[in-house]
Formats: sequence, structure tokens, C-alpha cells
Amino acid sequence: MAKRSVGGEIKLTLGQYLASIRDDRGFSQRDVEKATNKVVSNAYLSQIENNQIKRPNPNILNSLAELYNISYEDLMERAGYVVPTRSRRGDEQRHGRIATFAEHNLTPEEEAKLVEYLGFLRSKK
Amino acid sequence: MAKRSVGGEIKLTLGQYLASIRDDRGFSQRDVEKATNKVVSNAYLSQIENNQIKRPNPNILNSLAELYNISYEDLMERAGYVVPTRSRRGDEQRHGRIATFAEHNLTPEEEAKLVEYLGFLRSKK
DNA sequence: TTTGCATGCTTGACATTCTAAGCATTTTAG
DNA sequence: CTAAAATGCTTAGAATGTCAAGCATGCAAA
Repeated sequence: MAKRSVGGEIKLTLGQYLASIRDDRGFSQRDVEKATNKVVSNAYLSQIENNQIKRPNPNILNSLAELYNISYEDLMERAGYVVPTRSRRGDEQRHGRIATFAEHNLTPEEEAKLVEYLGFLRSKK
Repeated sequence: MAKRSVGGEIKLTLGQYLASIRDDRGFSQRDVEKATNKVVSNAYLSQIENNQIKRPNPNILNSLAELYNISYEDLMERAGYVVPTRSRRGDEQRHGRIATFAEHNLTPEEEAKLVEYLGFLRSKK
């Protein structure tokens, strides 16, 4: 069960946190399994809550976040993943060059062919 | 290099994308290993680029994103992870990724040839 | 040519995630 | 009370990620 540390400064483990939320929501582990369409099995959830899994797949964390209505980013952080920061997003564009194809709405197929063609262009020195 | 499926669909894989960026940056796989302080070994990078790894750990993707100066979120998405959404919303199934060629430091010549090639691709539709 | 090195790649070993199946205890129904 | 269901948990093993070591090729200098 979730350890109670209301207002405590000790950081909860990912497992403790998830268990406390589930408890609050009144879900059983099997409820979660069903609600997530087996994305999270009850057995696996038990392992997560008991800290036997260091880093569950982000997509699993996302399923739990949606079901519990909590922050996916927060879960990622608690699991030890670097979280994308909005403020820093897009820095890659600061090399000044205009994103030539940004407005072309390339389909993935076109994108692939163009990259292939660029590789060809550059390969012939 | 682009993978062709039976249906004729072509899509840039995570590996192809990462390889093309590394090529653009002029790094060898061992350069990356050194620059990331062994967070990404050359052997592993090779496997990633050859699509032998379905989902590299997000933290590895983040190291590559920082080294290449590209978007971590974009890499997460290409790797099949759900990306935290804080304000981006409502854009259904559009090809929501960052324009690939914003990252390739195209010369004007390359840009011209790619635009021409894109026109060719679209003309025969 | 030969030597040496840079580069990309492969392999074998190990670590971890994740699933399938089932166990132990408690709770609920009859 | 007993039987069944619910709940949390364990475990074996498959699947996958990751690394150290080494192989093969290409290339450039001697």
C-alpha cells in the first residue's frame, strides 16, 4: 500500500507514488489492467509499484497518467527519463538557415525519398 | 536506403534519420561515442542506425539530440514514444514532425536539386 | 606494396523489461 | 460455514536493450 507521507519532504519512489494514486482513485490492479486494455497488466503494475522495475516504458507511463489523470511528464521524470522542455524546444533551428522544406508539408514518403536523394548527391563527393 | 514495403509506402526510419543527421554533422560513430562520454557506444549507434533497436532509451535519444542539436521530442516521436503535450493540440494525423531538412545544412545547390526532385516526385502522381 | 588506422558493422554475453500463468490471502455471496 | 471471487503478489521465461571485443573494408602514408 501507499506509504503516507503527506507533506513529507522525502521523495516518493515511482512505485510508491503510483500506488498511492491508484489507491486514491479506488482502482484495483486488475481494474487498471482492464481500463488500459492490457497495456498494463496487473502483474506488471504490481512490480512497478514495488519498485522492481526501474524504468517502465514511457508509453506505459503515459497510459497510467491518462487513466489516473496525472502528469505524464511527471511520471517520466520520476522514472528517471529526461523530460522534453518546451522552453528549449526548437533550438535546433537556430543555425540560421531557413527550414527550406518546413512549408512543403512533406509526406513521410517524400521525406524518405528526398533524404535518400540527398545521400546520393553527397556520396558522389 | 529508404525501405520499401509491399504497398509502395516509404517512410524514414529512426535509424535512417539519425544516420543522415550524423552524416550531415560529419561525425563518425566513434566521434559520437566520445562526444557523448560513452552514453552512446559506437556499436550501439550502428545498431540504432540500422534499425536493429526498436526503441532506444529516451535518455540516449536525448544525448543524441543534444549532440546533433536536433529536437529530443522529435526523436521520441520517431522512436514511437508518446510525447508529452502541453500546448500542442488538435492537429490530428498530420505529419507533425519537424521538417527534416531544417537539420541538414543544405547548400543552395542541394536545396535547388531537392526542390526540383520534389517537383518531379509530385508531378508523376 | 605494405603498414597502419579510421570507419562501420557483427557477435556474444549480460541486464532489464514485460508477459503468462498461477499462488496466497482476504472478502463477498449464498 | 463454504465456495467463489477479488486482490496483491511471485516467478519463469521470452523479448529486448546495451556493451566489450573484435572483424572487414577502405584509404592514406611510407
